[in-house]
Amino acid sequence: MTVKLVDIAKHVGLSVSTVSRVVNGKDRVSAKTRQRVLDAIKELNYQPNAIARSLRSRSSMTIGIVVPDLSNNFFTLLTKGAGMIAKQDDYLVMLCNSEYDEQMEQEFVRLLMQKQVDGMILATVCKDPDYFRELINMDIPVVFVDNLPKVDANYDFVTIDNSKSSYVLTKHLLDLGYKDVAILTGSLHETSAVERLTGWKRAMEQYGIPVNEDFVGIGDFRLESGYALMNSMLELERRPKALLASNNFMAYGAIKAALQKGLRVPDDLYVVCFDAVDHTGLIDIKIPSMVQPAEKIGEIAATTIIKKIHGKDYRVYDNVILEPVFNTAGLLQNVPKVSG
Amino acid sequence: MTVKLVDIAKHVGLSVSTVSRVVNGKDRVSAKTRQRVLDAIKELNYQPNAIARSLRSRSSMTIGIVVPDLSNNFFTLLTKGAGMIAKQDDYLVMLCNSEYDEQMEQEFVRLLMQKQVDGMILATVCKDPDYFRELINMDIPVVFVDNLPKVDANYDFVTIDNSKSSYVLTKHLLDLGYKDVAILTGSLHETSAVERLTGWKRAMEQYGIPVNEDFVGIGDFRLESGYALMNSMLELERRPKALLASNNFMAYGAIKAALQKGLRVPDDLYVVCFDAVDHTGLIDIKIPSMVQPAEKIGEIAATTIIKKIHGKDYRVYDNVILEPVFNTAGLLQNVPKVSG
DNA sequence: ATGAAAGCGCTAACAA
DNA sequence: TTGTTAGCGCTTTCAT
Repeated sequence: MTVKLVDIAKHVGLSVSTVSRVVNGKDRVSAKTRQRVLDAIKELNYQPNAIARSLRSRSSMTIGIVVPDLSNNFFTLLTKGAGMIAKQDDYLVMLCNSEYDEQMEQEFVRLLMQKQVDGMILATVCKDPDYFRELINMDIPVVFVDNLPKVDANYDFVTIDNSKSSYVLTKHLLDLGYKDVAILTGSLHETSAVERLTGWKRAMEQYGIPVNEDFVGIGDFRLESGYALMNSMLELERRPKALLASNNFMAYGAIKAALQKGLRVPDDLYVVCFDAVDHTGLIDIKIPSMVQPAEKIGEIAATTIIKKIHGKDYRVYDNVILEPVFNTAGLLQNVPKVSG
Repeated sequence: MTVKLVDIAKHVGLSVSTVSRVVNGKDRVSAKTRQRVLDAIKELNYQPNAIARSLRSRSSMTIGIVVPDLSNNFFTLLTKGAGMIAKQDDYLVMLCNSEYDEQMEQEFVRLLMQKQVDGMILATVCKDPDYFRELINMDIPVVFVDNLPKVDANYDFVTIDNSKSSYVLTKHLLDLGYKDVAILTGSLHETSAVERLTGWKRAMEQYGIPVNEDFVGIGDFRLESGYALMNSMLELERRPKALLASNNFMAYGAIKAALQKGLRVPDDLYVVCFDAVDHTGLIDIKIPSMVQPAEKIGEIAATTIIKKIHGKDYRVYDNVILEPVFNTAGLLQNVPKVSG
């Protein structure tokens, strides 16, 4: 049997409440008593039962995170950042990988609610406004990242300005003189996909280039999707000379397709995208990209949640828009800072 | 106020126990009653409080995972695999990133125990036998992955045969005719690091090549470490012509160092390692490597835990040793299987 | 087939 | 300062 409060209470001849008091350190206890209890706790190796504590205190000291793709470094880093902040405040993270599956995401959310998480960070892939409203009205803080709900209501989020970033990327291409600029983006149910398309369109229009629908590829943010879409585009009579890929994987897939057709990148197809970070330092191809501060996003999301848990200033929403880094030099090299 | 058992009990004029019975579906309830309760549950949108349930049933339906580095794809995939299996059985995962910090790992383990996780998957970075014995004797299943405790006791683990894999990699180099074969490995407190060193030594000895201590680099499994160590080795009068790096990041760092010194890889320095998986499909350099089935490891670890939770066959240990894939063709290309 | 009631381990009024 | 006690929401004997 594991040792509980009553066991140490008996062991030192005190009541459970006194023992509870020293365990929680909040309440007034005489120095002598405190020491005796502390000794007993150590001696019996007492570990508080967080479940019981949670039931009573209505706080589970956990936050839930739902992301669509743990293989994508953006979400890994986001999770890492959130986890670090959580840990600082003794929160633990329940991590869920939805695999870009709407239903699975909703199941995870339900499970997390049942588990009484104190807050949630959500990179949603859903589109149902009713679901979003439900989410927003839950009595725990929910912070959206990456994709934002399209609803006429306020909510917390941490993101970058996708439209603007996409605009800047496109402008970069146009300023280089490219006219046949294609875009690959994810499912239009995801605001990140839509916003990035919007930014591209805005830049194109501003430069007086009519939008060629053949150059708009709607896929699903996966490598295979980028590969397939680019393969088709390269079959066109008039093929694109430059490409904005809405995320890293789509860019990789597109480049793969181009290379397989004997094209050179960037010479024959100039590619820019989001979040092309090379953790190996071994990729030669230049892919200027907007790099989101993923870890920072996770940190801020977690911070927001913890702040709200304590502050209880619900109905006041944090809308944080971070600046991505436009890495024009090519892939962000994870170059060691080691001297020697 | 959230709706609870008693609320639906009142709503349908039954007792909480009856309602509980239909919620859990295990016990006998008349069809009519069941339907009435089900209707009320839907009507009032009842969500069971998992915390209360856990306290009573002594099962939290969560498993803890502790890994040293969420940026490393090996651990990400492991987590993903474990999460999928967990989900199938309605378990949720509490994920902890120890950052290769022994103390942090132990704190996480303690926190997880307090949270009453039903089992734990642990990629430990610790070395204290007492700590390991404590871990092994806990009354929940603990499955070790990647690194194995060095203790004279049985425990569950899922891993590959590191020594053998390393031997095979080294043999590959020796069979190609290389004699000046260096090795870079992680902290010798990690069995994976030690085992890989052992395999290298065995192969070298078998081929009658005396071990040159200058060619043994002990670092910490990080890119910077591989970079620094290789930089030093390349300053030697007689520099290595081939390298076995004990993990992907050390290989990347080493290659970076070599390239910066004007060497060609693999022509001037032939590098093999573990887990070089190219998720971009854009890396040209050939790095033959032993690729661990990371996702599979996670799946089996989770399966083992769940099996033990239910079977209660403690003191019977699962020692699963999986086969890595020796990818001699170079980096594992994530080539799309899309047609067209 | 259903209900009453004990209790999981803890916190926090309220009392002393 | 310390103790008594009533729950937190649920499951599960034990009755009926």
